[in-house]
Amino acid sequence: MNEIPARYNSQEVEDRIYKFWQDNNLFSAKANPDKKPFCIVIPPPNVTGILHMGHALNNTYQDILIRLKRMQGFESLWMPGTDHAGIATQNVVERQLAKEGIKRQDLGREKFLQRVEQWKEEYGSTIIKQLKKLGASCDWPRVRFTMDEGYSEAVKEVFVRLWNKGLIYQDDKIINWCPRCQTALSDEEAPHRQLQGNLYYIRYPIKQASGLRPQASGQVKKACGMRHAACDYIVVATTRPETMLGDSAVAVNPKDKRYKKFVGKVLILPLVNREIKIIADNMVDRKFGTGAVKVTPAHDSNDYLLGKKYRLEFVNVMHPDGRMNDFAGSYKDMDRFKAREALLNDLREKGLLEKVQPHPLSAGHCYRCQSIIEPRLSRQWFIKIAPLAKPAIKAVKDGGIKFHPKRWTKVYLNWMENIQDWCISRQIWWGHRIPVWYCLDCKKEAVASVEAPRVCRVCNSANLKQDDDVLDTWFSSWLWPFATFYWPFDHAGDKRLAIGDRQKDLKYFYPTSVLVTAPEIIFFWVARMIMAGFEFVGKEPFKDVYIHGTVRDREGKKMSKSLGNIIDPLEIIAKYGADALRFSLISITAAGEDLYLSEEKFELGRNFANKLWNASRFSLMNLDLNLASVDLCVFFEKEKLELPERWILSRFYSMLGRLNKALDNFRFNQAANILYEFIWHEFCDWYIELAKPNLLSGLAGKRVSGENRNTQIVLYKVLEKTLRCLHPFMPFITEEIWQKLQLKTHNSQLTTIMTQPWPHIQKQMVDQGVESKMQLAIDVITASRNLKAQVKIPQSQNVKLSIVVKDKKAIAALKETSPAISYLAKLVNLCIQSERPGGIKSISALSGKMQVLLELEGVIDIEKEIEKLAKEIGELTADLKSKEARLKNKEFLKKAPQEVIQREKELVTVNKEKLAASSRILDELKK
RNA sequence: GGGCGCAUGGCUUAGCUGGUUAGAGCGCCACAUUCACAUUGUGGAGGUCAUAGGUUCGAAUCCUAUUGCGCCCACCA
Repeated sequence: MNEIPARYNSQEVEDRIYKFWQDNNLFSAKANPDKKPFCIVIPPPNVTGILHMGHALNNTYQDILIRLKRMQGFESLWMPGTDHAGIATQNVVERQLAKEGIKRQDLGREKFLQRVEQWKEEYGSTIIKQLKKLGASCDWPRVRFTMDEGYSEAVKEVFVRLWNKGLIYQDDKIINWCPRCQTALSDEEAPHRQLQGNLYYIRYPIKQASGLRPQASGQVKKACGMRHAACDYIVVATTRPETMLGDSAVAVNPKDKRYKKFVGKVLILPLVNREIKIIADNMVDRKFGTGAVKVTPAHDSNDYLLGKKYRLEFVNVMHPDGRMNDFAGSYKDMDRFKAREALLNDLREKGLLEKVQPHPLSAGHCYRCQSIIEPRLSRQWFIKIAPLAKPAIKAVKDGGIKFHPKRWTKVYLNWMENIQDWCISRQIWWGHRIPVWYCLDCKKEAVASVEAPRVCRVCNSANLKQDDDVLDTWFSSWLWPFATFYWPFDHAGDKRLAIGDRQKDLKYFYPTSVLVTAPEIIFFWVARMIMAGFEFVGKEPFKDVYIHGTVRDREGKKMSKSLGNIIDPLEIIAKYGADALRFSLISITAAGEDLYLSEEKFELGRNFANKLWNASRFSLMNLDLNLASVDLCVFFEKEKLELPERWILSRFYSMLGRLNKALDNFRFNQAANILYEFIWHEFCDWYIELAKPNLLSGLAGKRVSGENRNTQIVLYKVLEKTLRCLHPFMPFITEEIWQKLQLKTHNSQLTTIMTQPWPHIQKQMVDQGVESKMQLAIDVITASRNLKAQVKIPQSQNVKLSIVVKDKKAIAALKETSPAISYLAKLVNLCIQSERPGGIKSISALSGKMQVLLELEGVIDIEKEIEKLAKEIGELTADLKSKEARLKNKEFLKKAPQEVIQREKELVTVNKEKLAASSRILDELKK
C-alpha cells in the first residue's frame, strides 16, 4: 500500500508514460492489408502557434477517435503537421524585426525569408511539443509542413493543373485590402463586423449652365431631392467620406422622379473641383439616404461595376498602407481616418456638409490583425471555383460526406452554392511564390510551370522574372489530406519514403475517415479540401466531418489574448493533469455546442482521475492471485456467482452498449458521462463496497460463500475492462494503472493498454433480473440511511429494520440480498414481511414497492412524523387520481402502447398499497 | 435582409426517435474521519422545463408565433 500514493500525481506519470509510448513506437501506422484503415489528418496548427484551449479540445476529440479505433482493430493513423500560415507568421517575424528597428523591406526578400526560416527552426516545434503534453498519439515521424520541399511541389502542381484548365486568371477587381498587412485577402479572410459609424450627407454642387461654379457657403440655396427645378446641388450620403476624392459620378435610380431632370448633368466634386456626371442605374436604391449615391469605382465593389458599365474613371486615392495618395490633393499622405476628419471639417466650413447621422454599418476586418479592410481596386490572381464546387456539393447532398451535427450541412451547401471566385494572390513574402514567369524582353506571354523555365517560349530570352506574389496559405492547406501522403508522388523533394510506398499509403489511407474542426474553418478549409479532393485525386477527402464548438470564457466571450481571458491549457495540465484537462473539456461540452469555461471546471476531471486512482489502489492492495489463465466468459459460465458480482458484470456490459452507441454517434460528452457515472457511482460506490467483506479479513458481514477468489476475479476483470474503455479519454492514468494491474495479477512484462482490444459486448452477462434485484437492495439501503439521518442516528450505528412488501418476487429477492443489505446499511436485524407488524415504535419511508421501517428505542417525534406522512399521502393521492383518470380514458387505452398501460396499472396498485399503509400508520400515530 | 443555435432549480447543464415521480455536477445545509479516496462518504433543501397558442389519449421533448441572448452569411452608399 505504501508504494502507491493516495493522491494521483499526474506530473510524475505523464511524461514518463508518453516517453514509453514513443520509445515503443506505438503511434506508428502502416498500410496493412490485414486491417481496415482509419485515418485522421490533423488540422495543421500554425507554426507560430502556441496551444490554446481550442487546440486542446480539437485534438482531444481526434485523439479519442484515433485511440478508440486503434483498440477496435483498425490501422489507425493520425497524420500530424503544421501550417506555414503566411500572413500570421510574417507578422510575427516583422514584429520581432520592429523591435530591432528594422523593416522587412530593409532586409530585402531573401534575407527576410532567411529570418523567417530561422524563426521557424527555433520556435516551429513549440506547438508539436505541446500537443505531446496533451497526449496526442500522432504518428510523429510522418510530420509534414505545408512548405516542405515535397509539399511545395504539390502546391505548384495544382496551380499548373488549374492554369492549364483555364481556371486561373489575373484581373483587376475590387478586393479586400488590409492596409496594415498590405496584402489582398479573400472574402473569407475579411469577416464583416458591426461598427457604429455615421452617414454623412454631402452637397455636390451642380455645374451651372453659365459655367459659373457656386462659391462655398451662402450661395447654395436649396437642397435637391425636394422637387425644385433650380437646385444648386445634389446631396449624397456616404459612410466613407474620404473616398469622395476618388468619385467619378453620382448615380440615381432612373425611376426616381426627384432626380430625373438631373441625369446627364455635371457636378463639381467638392474639395478637388473635378467634374463628374450624374448617371442613372437601377442598382440605386431610392429609399436609402437621399437616393443619390456617389460612385467611387476604385474603392467599392458596387461602384466598380457601375464604373465598368458606364466607362467611368477609376481613381485610386490611397497608398497601399492606407494613407491618401497624390490624387487626394491636400490630404495627401494623411492616414485614411485622419483624412476623413480633415475633409469633413473642410466640407463643414464650406457649408457642404448637410448633416451627420449615426449609422450602424458592418465592415470587413482583417482576420489576422483586425484592421478595417479597405476595398481597393487591384490586379490579383483568381480561381474560377464554380466548376470545382459541383462534385463537392453533390458529395454532401448524396451523403458521401456527412457533417456532425447535421445542421452544418446547410451552412456548407449555402456557401458552396453561392461560391465566389477565390482571390489567391498575397502581397507578402512568406509562402509559396506564384509559379508564373514573365519574359522581360518580349513581354508577350506569362508561363505557369512547376519547374522554373530557363528561356521564354516566344523569344527565347533568358531574361525571365517570377511573379512577386505568394499564394494564399489556404491554397496549400486545401491539399492537406493527400499532399501529406506525398501526392503527386513523382517529385523528388522528400526522400523519406520510396515512390511506391507513397502511392501505397495514399491508396490505403485515402479517403481519410473523419475530419475534426471548428465551425469557423468550414469555408476556409473543409469546403476547399472537399473540392481539391475531387479535383486532384478524384475522391472525397474524408467521410465524416465533426464540427465541435468554440471555447469561450464564463461570460461567453471568445478566449483571446487581447481580452485577457485566456485559460492556458499548459497551466491546466501542470496543475490538474492532461487527463483531467481532456476529460473535463469533453464532459462539459454538449455535442457541437460552444463551451463556457472557467478554471474550476477542471476539478471535475482531476477529482475523477483521483477517484479512479484510489479505486485502483484499493484493488491493487487486495489482489494477490495470479489471474493470467482466467477467461471471463468461461469463468462466468462455470462459477455460480453471487449477486453483487453478477450485478457489476451486468452493469458493465450494459454500460458498454450505451458507450459504443454514444461513440458511434460522435456524442463524446455522453460517452464521457456514461463512463463517469459507471466508475464513480456503480463500481466505486456499490461494487467495491460490496466486495470489501469478501476481500478484507476481519470485516463483519462476510457474504455467504465468501468466495474471495471470485470476488478478486470480477473486481480485476471489471476494472481492467473499464480502464480500456476509459483509455481514449484519459490515456495517461489508464496506462499507468493498467500496467500496475498487469504486474500484480500476471507478473507480466510491461505491455501497453494502448493496443489492447476494445471490450466486446457479452450479452449473456447482461441480466435485467439481476439488476432489479440489486436495485431493490440499493433502495432499501438508501431508505435506511435516509431514516437514520432524519432522526440523527449516526450512520455507523447498528439498527433494526423492517421492510413491508407484498410482492412475492421482491420478498425473495430481498431475502437473497439481505446479507449485503445488512452489511451496507449496518443492520443487526432485517425483517422482511408482507404485513406491517403491530406495536413496534418506528419511523417509515416509502421506496418503490416497499415500506421501510426503522425501529426506534427512544421517543419518536410524533408531530414531525405525522407531518411527513400527511405530505406523502397528499402526493400519493394526487398521483393516484391522475393515473386513475388516465386509465379510465378510452382514448388512452385504445392508443397508448400496452407496456405503458401495463406500467401505469402496476403503479396504481403499488401506490394504492402504499397509500393504505401510510394511512394506517397515520391513524396509529394520531392515537 | 437571410440563415442557424440557445433558453430546464443560485450557477453550469443532461434529457438522442413524444409515455421519468425531470436527472447530474458546482454551490448551499446537516452528519460522518482508525478500515482505497476530504480531490472523500452519507443524507437533505432547491425546478409551474422563457412566454402564448396548437397537435396528441399524453409535450421539457413535435408545430406556430412572441420575447431575450449568441453566432454565421449578404454588393446595408
